[in-house]
Amino acid sequence: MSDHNPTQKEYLILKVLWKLGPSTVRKVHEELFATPGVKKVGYTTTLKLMQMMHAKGFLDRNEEGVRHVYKAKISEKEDTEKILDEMVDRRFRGSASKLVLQVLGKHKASQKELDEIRAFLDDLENGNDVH
Amino acid sequence: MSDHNPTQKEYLILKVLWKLGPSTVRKVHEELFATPGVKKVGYTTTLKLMQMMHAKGFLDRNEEGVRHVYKAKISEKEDTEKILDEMVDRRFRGSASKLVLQVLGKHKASQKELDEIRAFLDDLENGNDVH
DNA sequence: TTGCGGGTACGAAAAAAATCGTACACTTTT
DNA sequence: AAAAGTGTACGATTTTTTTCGTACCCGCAA
Repeated sequence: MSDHNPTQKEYLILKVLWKLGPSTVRKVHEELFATPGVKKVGYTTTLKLMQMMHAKGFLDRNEEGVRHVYKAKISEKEDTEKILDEMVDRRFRGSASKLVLQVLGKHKASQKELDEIRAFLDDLENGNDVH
Repeated sequence: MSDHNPTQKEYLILKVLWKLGPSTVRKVHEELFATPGVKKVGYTTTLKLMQMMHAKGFLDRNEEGVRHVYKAKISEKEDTEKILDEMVDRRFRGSASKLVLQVLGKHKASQKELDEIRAFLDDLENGNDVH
């Protein structure tokens, strides 16, 4: 029953909702096509998909007036954290620093960003609780 | 034909191959059950799955003698990089440092690890080509 | 040679995911 | 008040993914 993993298409919808914020089906449907590489489907297909996601508990919905406004129940931040946690644990054997090195090695960061990271490291060493 | 995204179950197999290295179907099949949270299926199911992955180009195979030995065509490292790239681009708007802060904030890193990161930052600032 | 104990190949069934057609409800316009 | 426009609900179909049964191959021990 409660399979807490969205399918591929369901995931696409979540991404759209994260981007747009709470939206009607039509909004989501249109944004979906704006998204490059997404095959065009009928409106009712998107509708049904979102209804099913609501039934599964992935989406909240808020029916003021006629239109329903859907909202992702899990935030992008939470989802991102989940993925990163899994990644640190399974792929970097629990070592966050390995992941950090890999990311920094590949993506150029500005001086300002590097400074931010340093400051953050300082805080960590001083045992400050940095949210 | 060439959909370059493995399905859920296919992904499970990739993970096993990454863990074990090149393996026979039987090995993969057995490891799959050792993996917690994976439903038991028949041997031929795993076999077929891997044959299909071979057909799709996800796996190489090496048939010396009777048994086939399968090998993931994409490495775990490459896959990890792909995921992290996507994540930095889409979820952190291209800012690697934001991702870094999030990861470090959540996962405790040892002093040694923190030092490594600092050293790495120094190298970056000096424009050295690291590794 | 015969009969196991492994293995692969592959068609087809079962299950899950994605798509759509159609019915019907409510406003707004004419 | 009828028509047009926009919406939800939902059964049914199509497509994709997952699963398995069965046929067949090969080496080896009895």
